[in-house]
Amino acid sequence: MRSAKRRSGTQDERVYAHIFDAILEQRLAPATKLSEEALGAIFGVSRTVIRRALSRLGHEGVVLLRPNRGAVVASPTADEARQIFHARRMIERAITELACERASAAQIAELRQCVAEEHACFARGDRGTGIRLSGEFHLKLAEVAGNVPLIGFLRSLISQSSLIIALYEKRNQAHCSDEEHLRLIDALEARDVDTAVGLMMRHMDSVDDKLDFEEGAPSDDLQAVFSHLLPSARKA
Amino acid sequence: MRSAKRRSGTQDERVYAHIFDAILEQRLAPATKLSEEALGAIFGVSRTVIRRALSRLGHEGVVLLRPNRGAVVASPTADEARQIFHARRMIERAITELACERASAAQIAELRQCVAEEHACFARGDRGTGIRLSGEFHLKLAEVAGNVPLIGFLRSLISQSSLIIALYEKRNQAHCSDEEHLRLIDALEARDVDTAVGLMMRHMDSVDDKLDFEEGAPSDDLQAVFSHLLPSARKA
DNA sequence: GGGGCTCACATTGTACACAGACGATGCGAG
DNA sequence: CTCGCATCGTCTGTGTACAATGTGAGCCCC
Repeated sequence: MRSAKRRSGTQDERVYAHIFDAILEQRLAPATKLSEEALGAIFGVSRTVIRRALSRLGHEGVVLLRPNRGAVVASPTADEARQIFHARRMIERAITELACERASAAQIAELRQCVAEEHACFARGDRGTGIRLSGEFHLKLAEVAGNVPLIGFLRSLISQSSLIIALYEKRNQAHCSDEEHLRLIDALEARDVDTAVGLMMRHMDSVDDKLDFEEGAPSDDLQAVFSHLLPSARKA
Repeated sequence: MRSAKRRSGTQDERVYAHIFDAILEQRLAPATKLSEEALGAIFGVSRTVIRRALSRLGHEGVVLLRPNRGAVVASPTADEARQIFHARRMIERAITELACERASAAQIAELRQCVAEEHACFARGDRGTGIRLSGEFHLKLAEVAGNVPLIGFLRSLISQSSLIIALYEKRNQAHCSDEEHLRLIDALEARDVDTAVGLMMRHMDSVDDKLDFEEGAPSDDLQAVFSHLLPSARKA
């Protein structure tokens, strides 16, 4: 009824993915209010669809659903942030171990490709997309590990990590230095589990070190954040 | 308007908890179809509420949502089961470490109380409730650990574990022997991290050992192959 | 002049009605 | 007798209307 339904996913998926990406790319700041009606108007769908997307994001922890008071982008406290990073450390370790055992040549090539794109984004100053790709590298590593529950957990943790970085980042320094990603891939290729896990742990440390648990400055202009998709449905 | 069940949580929570518990107590067998209308009639709520509960259960992995074809209780394959148990092992390890550091005397008493109830249930033959309480022990341990994301992950994994046990259990043997739980608490009280983690890993082993994933041999006896999903909607 | 209360508005929560899809059953052809 | 096809029925997907709740502004009282 609305414009052509993409077979690659229902409108549910489309709405969810757009909001999810917006948070990952830090175009949606923590504490931004997510009005159902406003989002429905932006995406051209009814509140029913929006509500499902928000519900899912709520379960993943990136959106806070306050009963009768609407949804906002989550803004983790310093303590919650520590919990999230600790959990992520545990998951990443498990994933690195598994990925080291199972990585195929094709998958390693794919990972390298991913890091290359990430590097390119940061190089040309596209910070938002770079952050998202950095997260996707970790997610791709999880897929190599092949453990479905762990993939889901990591997905949730990565998106929350993005929020934390948005809130507590010290300066505009590089995030996941691609260098660390590359060395991790090398260890994977060599099937050196100990080195790989060690690198991943150091990688987590370096992310930690770039954070400073102070306050951030949120900005909430829903219209501007999604302005890029108003004319067309999607952009590469 | 409806019954006065307000303060103990919205009806959403009530419906979700009932279905969740039914799965944990194995009163709902894997592959059981969950009709929205039927559930709505049972709980006296509209399909909207049922749908939310099913959606949440779907995200947690205990219910399979098939587009346009309704929801069924998930029935993990042997491979999925292995992934779930591996993931659970990783999470339980992390939780045990944390709990060992943080457990207070009051919390340890609470854990002992939980094990006592569990033991009582198995003793009087209330297998379903016993299984649920066994899961709640692990969940309570996670709360002691105090890491919110990990609690959520474990919740999902425990409920799926219950399904796996229902599907692949070798015999009617005891599940989480309370003995193992008790010894774990002792190690916690002594703040002996290494012993506690070791006990938890052995505990996971013993659960594994009670399962039999080998039955995928091609059999011409259709009746036997699918016997576990035939008339067993409820059986207590 | 400040604090508390009340009323009105806006936004979310719930239910229902319509539309579409999938599965089942019955008929007909080979 | 079996297989394929068409039609029917049931269930899910979606949108919309209504109800309830939280919020904020304005007013009254202190």
